[in-house]
Amino acid sequence: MKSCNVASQNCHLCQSLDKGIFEGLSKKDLDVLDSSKTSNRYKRKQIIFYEENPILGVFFIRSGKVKLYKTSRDGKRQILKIVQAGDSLGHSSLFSNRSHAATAEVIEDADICFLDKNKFLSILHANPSISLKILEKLSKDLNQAEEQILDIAYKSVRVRFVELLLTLKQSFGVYEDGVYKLEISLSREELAEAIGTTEETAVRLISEFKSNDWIEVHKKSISLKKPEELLQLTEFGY
Amino acid sequence: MKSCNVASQNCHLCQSLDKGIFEGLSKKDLDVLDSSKTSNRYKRKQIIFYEENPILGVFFIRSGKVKLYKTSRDGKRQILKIVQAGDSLGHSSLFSNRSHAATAEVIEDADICFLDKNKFLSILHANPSISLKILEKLSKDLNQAEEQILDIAYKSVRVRFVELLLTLKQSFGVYEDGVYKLEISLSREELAEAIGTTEETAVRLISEFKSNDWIEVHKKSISLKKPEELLQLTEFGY
DNA sequence: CGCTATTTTGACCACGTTCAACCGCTGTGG
DNA sequence: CCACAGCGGTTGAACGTGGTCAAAATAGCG
Repeated sequence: MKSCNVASQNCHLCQSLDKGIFEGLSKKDLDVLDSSKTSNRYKRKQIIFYEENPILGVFFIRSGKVKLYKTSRDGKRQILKIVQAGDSLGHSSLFSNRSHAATAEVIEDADICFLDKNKFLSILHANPSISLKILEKLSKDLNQAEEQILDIAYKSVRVRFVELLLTLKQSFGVYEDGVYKLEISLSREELAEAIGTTEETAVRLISEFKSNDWIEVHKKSISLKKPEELLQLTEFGY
Repeated sequence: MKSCNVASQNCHLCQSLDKGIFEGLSKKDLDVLDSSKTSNRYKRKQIIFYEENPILGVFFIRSGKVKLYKTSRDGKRQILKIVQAGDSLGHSSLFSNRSHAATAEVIEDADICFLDKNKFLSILHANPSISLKILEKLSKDLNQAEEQILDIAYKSVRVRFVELLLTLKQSFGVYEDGVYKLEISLSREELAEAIGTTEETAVRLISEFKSNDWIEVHKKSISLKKPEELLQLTEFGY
């Protein structure tokens, strides 16, 4: 597993590094980093790490999409986050405990770099500014998680689904032929797991939204036709 | 508002500082810190800060108990955390900046220190090790929040209530006369808000648990009689 | 002691889960 | 080439948890 198998000489220019938590790192440190990490290709449904697995280091997404989820005792899954190019995985649990707090599974074929825990920590010690970057990231993640708690606790599944669609629009939405196409392909089950409900309810909501002309569905792809009206829904109970 | 109105000469020995994120700080830095902060007494139901308020600095609980909650559009509250002596408030939102993510309200009269944002940040810059402490703390908080998402999404209210009781036992439980008395007094409404349900359901659960002889209630205080059996419940669906 | 806030109980009902059957598509082996 | 299995998606019917609303009981407080 050679580090950065393709175009290794300018790998530190890959999005994972200059955009994410390593933004602003010196050329020298980027080189150290570059020579320390390994790169790998993952296919859909591959598991990068399981919940409870020991944390060996940090992962950086170069391309593709990955979902992070937790599994309950009776096998139900809750998707916590969907990450893509530029995001990192494992940096959060690295500071608190020994094991991963969630499972990371590839939803769209991905190139992912890995950086060993110790190398990461030594780079971090040499560059205190990175800590602040991570603090900022963790802090945002925490805010988002707390928001999600409130959502699941008190909002109807319908509203949660609308909010999911709008969030997906933000990250993956492309305006095209008068509609916002969500450039991400999730199964009904995955959609359900993202809002904490069952596949059946997700299906029913989709057909409801189709007949309301909020959205249109082609194959696996969902497009939003009237995001403004969807946004309205979240304002009231519905 | 003189800094550390009581026994100011050894205030840096107060739990908030030597136990929390400032553990291991040098005598000199503790002195700087000590002279920078102000102390205040808050009574039950007083608000320390509201959600959306700008973040002016960090708070350290010296005594008493404080709840952190978010409020939904229709006025329902979700308690995210209950903090006590040694804990700090506001350190999390400080890095993603802008405003507080939750409201902090006193549930038991409290002494609370305040440290200005800029003073805090300058101490932090001078002591990179603090960042790591905070990273660890944030990381744990995030894990906990994510756990809570899973709980609310897929566990019954009954199980969530049991888990709340067991969590409270961990933080506030005192073994006394064969029962574990929870040394914290929460209203039925607050209990409900902690598990994301309504007051009525909380009341019903309490009377159910009383008649099952799991718990006993005197005035505002709840005692657990058979924590082991309660723990059992969480293992299965129930 | 009266008034307000909190707690408790009851009846009702809706949302969302569960379980079951069915459809349509894709890939596979006979 | 078709048959069939398997998977993802869809729909229907029934049920139950937990929320809502209303009203009564109790506790707390000036």
